[in-house]
Amino acid sequence: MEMQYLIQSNLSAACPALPALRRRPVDRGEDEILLAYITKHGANKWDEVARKSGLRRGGKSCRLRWKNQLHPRLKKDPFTVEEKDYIVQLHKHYGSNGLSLPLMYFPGRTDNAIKNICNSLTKRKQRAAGKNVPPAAPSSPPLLLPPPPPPETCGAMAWRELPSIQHMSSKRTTNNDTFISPSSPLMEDEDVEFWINSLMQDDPVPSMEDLLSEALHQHVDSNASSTGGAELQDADFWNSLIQELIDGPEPLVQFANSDNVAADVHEMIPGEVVASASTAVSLSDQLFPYDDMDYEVMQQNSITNWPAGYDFDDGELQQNFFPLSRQSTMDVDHCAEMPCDRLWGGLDF
DNA sequence: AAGGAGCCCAACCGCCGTCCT
DNA sequence: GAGGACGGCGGTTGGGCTCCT
Repeated sequence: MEMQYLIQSNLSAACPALPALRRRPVDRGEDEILLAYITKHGANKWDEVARKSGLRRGGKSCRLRWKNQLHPRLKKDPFTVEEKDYIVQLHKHYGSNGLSLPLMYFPGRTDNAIKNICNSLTKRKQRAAGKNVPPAAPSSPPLLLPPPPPPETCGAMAWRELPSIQHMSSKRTTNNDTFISPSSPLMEDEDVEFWINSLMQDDPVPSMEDLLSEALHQHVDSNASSTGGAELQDADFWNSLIQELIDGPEPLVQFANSDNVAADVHEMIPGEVVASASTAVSLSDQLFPYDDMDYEVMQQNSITNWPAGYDFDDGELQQNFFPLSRQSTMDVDHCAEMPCDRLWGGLDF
């Protein structure tokens, strides 16, 4: 069987015209090999992972398998009706070119899964409307601010990053006020300066509630004249979210929008820690490398979000909890009930 | 029971941007 | 600056499942 796989794989690479041999499902053994390798060496350098793990796969294939199926923070349960509805709304706003953008609203979901939902709904719609209906163009220009997330699927990480979103959006007025995704690489020197200046002042960054209030008013003001009633419901949601954040504990870690910015700030201001979301996730993986037992325990408990933050103390990494939202607070309680003496850190992503 | 249609979703492809040497 | 490696993203494909006839 292994020889057959080897032959098929090589044939597929050499001769893409062999459709029957091109697609090969990943079996459990391959998953175990990949997990074991990543646990030991980390999830980067995917070509190296593919070569050294012994898997007869390409680097991209390994990466996709990890990202879409094996990553411990993936949410595996089916999309809810509310999530699907919200994907449709986002798709209308951003169009087909923004399929990855909704990711920030759906922590633990993959771009592939969201894309499949989009495709499925689009096809269904086309069938219902008759054949050969061209895909709908974006119904409105990109939003300056993200629309409110559905209550049960709110990705707290997205809102936690609002300060820099707000900052960048307000500066990029020449860019048609295009909304900048938190994961966007569009980070310029002035953005780094903003972060550094913010950190060096006593109370430099506006409070979360101030930012959300400002965002709410901008959002409502800019839409009130054209839409009407729906925006009032949005306002109610935002108000409740703001109140929730006001009532909740403060985070212990500052976040930047990219690893590069985080590194720059950390280098220029010794002792100050600015972690990007991906860095925090990476740190959590390093601090709490899982083994098979932990992984099974987590699967048994359906743990999908692990709200924990990290900070430096005297040059050493320390673990701290910071509930990101009411949803995450529930997860903390859930984690506490785990029949396991280790907790996973990390962030919604 | 059998076969086809519809659907879901994992896997793959090609292009492109970023980073590193 | 050039070129290769790498990874992200949008689009596509194929396998398998369910439902209906």
